[in-house]
Amino acid sequence: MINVDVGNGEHHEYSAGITAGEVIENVHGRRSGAVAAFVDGTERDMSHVLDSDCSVEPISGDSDEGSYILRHSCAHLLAQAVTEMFPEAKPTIGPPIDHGFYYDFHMDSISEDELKAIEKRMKELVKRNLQISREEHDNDSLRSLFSDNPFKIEIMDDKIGSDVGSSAYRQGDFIDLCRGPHVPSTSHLRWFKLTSTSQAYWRADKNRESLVRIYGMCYSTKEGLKERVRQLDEAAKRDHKKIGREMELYMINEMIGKGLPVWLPNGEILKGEIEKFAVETEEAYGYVRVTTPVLGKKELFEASGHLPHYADGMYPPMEMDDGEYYLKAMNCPFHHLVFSNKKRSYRELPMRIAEYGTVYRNELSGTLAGLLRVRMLSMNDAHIYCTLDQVASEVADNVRMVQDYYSAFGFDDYHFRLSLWDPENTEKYIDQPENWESTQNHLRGILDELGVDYVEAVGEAAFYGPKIDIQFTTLLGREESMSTIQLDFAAKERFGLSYTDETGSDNGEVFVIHRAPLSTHERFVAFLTEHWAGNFPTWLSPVQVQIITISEKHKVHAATVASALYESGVRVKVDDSDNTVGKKIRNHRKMKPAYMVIIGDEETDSGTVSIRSRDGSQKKGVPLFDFVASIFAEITTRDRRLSLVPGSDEVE
RNA sequence: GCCACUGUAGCUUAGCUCGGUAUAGCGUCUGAUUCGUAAUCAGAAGAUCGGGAGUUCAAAUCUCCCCAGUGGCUCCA
Repeated sequence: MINVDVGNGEHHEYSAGITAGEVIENVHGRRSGAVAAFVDGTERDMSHVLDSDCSVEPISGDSDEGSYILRHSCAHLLAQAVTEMFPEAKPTIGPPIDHGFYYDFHMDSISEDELKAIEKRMKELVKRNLQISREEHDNDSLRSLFSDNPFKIEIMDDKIGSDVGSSAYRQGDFIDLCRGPHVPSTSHLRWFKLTSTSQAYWRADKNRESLVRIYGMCYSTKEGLKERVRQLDEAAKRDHKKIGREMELYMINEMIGKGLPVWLPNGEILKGEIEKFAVETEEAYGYVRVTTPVLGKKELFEASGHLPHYADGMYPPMEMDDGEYYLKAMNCPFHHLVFSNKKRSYRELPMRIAEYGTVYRNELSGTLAGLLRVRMLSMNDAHIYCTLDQVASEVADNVRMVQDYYSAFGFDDYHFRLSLWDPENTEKYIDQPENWESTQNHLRGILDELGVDYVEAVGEAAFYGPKIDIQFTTLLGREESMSTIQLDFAAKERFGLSYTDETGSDNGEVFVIHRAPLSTHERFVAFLTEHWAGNFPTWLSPVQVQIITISEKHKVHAATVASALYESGVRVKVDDSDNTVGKKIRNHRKMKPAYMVIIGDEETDSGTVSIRSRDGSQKKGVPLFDFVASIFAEITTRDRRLSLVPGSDEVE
């Protein structure tokens, strides 16, 4: 007999040889919803045999661990279906991921119809309720099992000497190398859906084999799956590409070129408001502004290190009579020359040089996406020239600036990342190992001091130094960098930066901080649009007030209201066409004005307005002067909430 | 850059499997209507079906090559 701790302080006696699943069924019943078990805290199959005293705890299908097991098993199910239908396909790896799983196969690419057929086959395998059983093998027998699959052999080669990979899982005729655990049988896998296929490289190495990746989602319940589908539908509605088209924020035209968006009047308003805000903020922080050319000579980018380290990211050179010119991918080389344009004194440091301008980067064509990833990057950029002693407070100011910006724009879902160099891959970076280590430690110390939560990421540094990146997750779950604060220890030597210190001698210890707290305007507006679903706060709304007349009689009062708003700097439009009121409201909703104002007899007679909020609630009989004053206040304070109509501030 | 998928009026979209030069709604324009909070009525214009080549008596539809978009991989703000 063995003594099993079944949780809640309860201990049961069983005869040795009982399985974890039988214990769970005995304690929690047949419908426990468990997919596997923790045996002494380790994830095990339900079929795991217990032969000594231990603790057993069910892993529920809707727990984090349970859904990963479910998704992992679903990946095996996919591999089984694929290898049955395409016998030449070689399964490689197939891990669980958030919301689902994927599996990479070495095979010919498949069409959408074939994807549907695979899903159908998976459902058939589920109906057959195949047992999923674990098999232990020694190295040799494991190798002979997978002798026709070089990918599995390569995985085993990497794991020689370790216990991991000594097991395989079998379901029907299909067997896969796997550590497990798995659900007991295919019938546990009901709520899944294959979503897409794509290409991936074996071992994420573009010089290795190209594989077909199939993605799917998988949940423990029908509701879970439905909720995920609903979330994705909801996300599609917030897509900045869709809203950007409807609200006429930007356009992309093939004839101009891919990755080169054109800001339309409404988008230009958003961009302008963001930039205006940045100029005000930076003035308060002691920045000075410059404008530099969009291109420069090859020698400049050689000096900066761009051509040795970043040439792939730049547009190719233009041949001129006096040499080769490149479009700038970054502003820093220009700003360095602004700094060294004259002899600087320690009294001038920290010197903060800002520029609102556009840089051009040759991003890989396959990565371009709406405004989120472009080749034209409009940036509120700046470089801070300072001594090592001043780095901490300058970085701290910028972290604060970022936090203040995000709070003003309503962003709350982001995290800090300390992006470090990869010492294993030094050719990507400027080769000064001691400086990398010391500046990285410096940044780490500053973040710790500030008490900011952050994650560290090796290999994410810029070529010239470590950085603090602020990371966001897109609607589709992809992580993107927004703001960045970068420390550059190499510029001082490359550009001979120096200043005259307190002792009167030339001091070359100039540190440069590169920072773009608002990301690029393209990416920022994409996030902003998705965050607010186009329902921007009043100060950002391209149309702040849309006036709608009820009939011809009301044109005059509408014009009076419009000019009063216009005089106060409010962006206002009038629709006095002969459509019905309902029709006009419907038409203008797609432009998402902060407020609509209805003008009819009542308003004309009393000199008031009737305000309609985005959610349809309204406030009648507001005196014109009061309306102008309150919307003016809402705009100038950059209020995130639309509060002119009671109840409407709940709509964000 | 790599792989797959997609590409029909400004927008959404039918037709494509089984070839016979295209369907509808919204929007636009014109006329009527002057109307109180998510579609007033009628009429008109608008598409060489992403581009090019091929097969065919005939191509939106079949084949090939480009281009662009989308999803991923790699890369990155």
